[in-house]
Amino acid sequence: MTTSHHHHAGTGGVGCNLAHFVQLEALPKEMMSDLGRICRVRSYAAGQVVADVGEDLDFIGCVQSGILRMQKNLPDGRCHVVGLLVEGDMFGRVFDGPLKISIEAATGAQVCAFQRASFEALLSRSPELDRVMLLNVLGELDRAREWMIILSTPRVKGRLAGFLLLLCSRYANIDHLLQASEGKVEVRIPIDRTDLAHLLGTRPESISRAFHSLADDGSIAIKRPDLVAIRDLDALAAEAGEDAAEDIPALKDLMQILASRPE
Amino acid sequence: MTTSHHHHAGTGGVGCNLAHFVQLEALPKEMMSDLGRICRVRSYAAGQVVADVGEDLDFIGCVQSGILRMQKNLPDGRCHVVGLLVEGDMFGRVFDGPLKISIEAATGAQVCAFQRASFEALLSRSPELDRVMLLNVLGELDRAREWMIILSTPRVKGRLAGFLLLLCSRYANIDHLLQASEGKVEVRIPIDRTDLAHLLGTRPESISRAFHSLADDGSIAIKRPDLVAIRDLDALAAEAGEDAAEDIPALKDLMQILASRPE
DNA sequence: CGGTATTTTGAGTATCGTCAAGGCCAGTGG
DNA sequence: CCACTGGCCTTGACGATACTCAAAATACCG
Repeated sequence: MTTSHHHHAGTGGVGCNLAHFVQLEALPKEMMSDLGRICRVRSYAAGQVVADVGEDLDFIGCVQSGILRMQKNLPDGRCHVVGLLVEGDMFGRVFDGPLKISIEAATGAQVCAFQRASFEALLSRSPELDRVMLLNVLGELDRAREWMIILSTPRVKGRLAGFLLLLCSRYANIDHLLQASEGKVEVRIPIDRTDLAHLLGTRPESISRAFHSLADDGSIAIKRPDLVAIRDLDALAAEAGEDAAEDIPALKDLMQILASRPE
Repeated sequence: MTTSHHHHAGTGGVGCNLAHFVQLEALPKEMMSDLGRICRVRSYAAGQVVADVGEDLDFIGCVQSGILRMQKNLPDGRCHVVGLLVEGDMFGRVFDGPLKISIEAATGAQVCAFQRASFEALLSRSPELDRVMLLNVLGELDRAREWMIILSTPRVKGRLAGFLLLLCSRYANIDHLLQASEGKVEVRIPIDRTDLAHLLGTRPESISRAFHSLADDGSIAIKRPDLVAIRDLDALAAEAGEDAAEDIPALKDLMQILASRPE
């Protein structure tokens, strides 16, 4: 349980290596080691419940690897996915009350768990950490709004295109979600059709049809149900009704790759 | 337009009366007067642009009265509404970069503007204020997720029902949006059909049809295009696919009112 | 009262939700 | 090793819903 096996210059994490969390980079060294002292790694299998609605989570989580999905459970058993958590994302109410959404592991996942009480104490002492948290939530808010934009596209095909674009931009180079080499960009869909349908406000059948419709257009190619190759980023952007393609840096990079060797 | 006509015991606001911002109540007195010192009231007419996308807003805003709408501007001139700001809501990036959404006055509105630099300085000195900001953003995040839930309802009628429910619950007793007296609950729709269509991911025509469909069901009655009377809250909740009705306090109150004199 | 913008209605077409059946893959047990 | 089973994805058909275009009605403003 020590950091001895890490190749990086260890920044003092006890349970886990905090060094690669970009958001925490700005923090002073001693804060990092304080954080390392109160954290433990938790592993979850795909489908496992990380935190249930109403639960008073006793830790603040920070995703290290894998994908977690946030969802709102409806009383009739169904649930709406309202977002995904990937490497570097944090969750858990900091000062507020119990959770309003539940969190499940979408894939096998490891999270860095900070004891809640200790973390809040640290938070009270450190304006820097407080600011990091604020910026983190602010970012989460922006992402939620992006989801709203995607969801407000009238046609399912457009929403799916927007979703794929979001995967390409925000979740690029995260946890094997996106593999880009010259002339080929492949995206792994981290959730099944049913969840994706709930997320995009439609039914699994329509998701399936939308996927194949995009494939027929030549915008994508379906390698496996959960793995698609991006063929025409501009077409996707047009479908999604976004100007997106040109002013998102991550997407420009991908377009470079796609252009470099058109297969 | 001064604060002189307020009956409350003034808490020392210079430009505006901060006393009725519940979120700020927990702050110590001297912080309140510090805040009062760096704030000025700004008034906006309906339709006026408060802040544009990419702009580096030089103040942090806190809505005093009226409704502001947050929207993402598309290059082709259209725009997607991604949320509403009402009394007590704050906006403006605190430490982060330029705005990613633009903000317009949906109705005539007054906002309390804190000079950005001064506010951030205050933030750095006061953990309490910092926490208030954090909680505020956290609340905003929850609301954004509620929007997502509403947006992910497949049928337009259901989305509209969810929207009305949201107006009833969250925006109750705010700025004349909701007038409830015995046996009658009326809601003012703060945005026009076009914006509402963008918000709910559909077209104005469908919004209109959905309104009248709800009216035919007896769930609502359309007094004016922008004023509807709630007739059957349960029916609305059922339409929206939410368990909502029973576990939202504000809605229970409304149901009491509706039950008290069924007209 | 006239002019403009917004809302509503209508008709036709495309899309989507629904139900039902078939196919694909992985894990299980013979 | 192979058949079986169950879950997920896909496909098809049909009815319901929603989008599009166009025009009429209404509300709003001076």
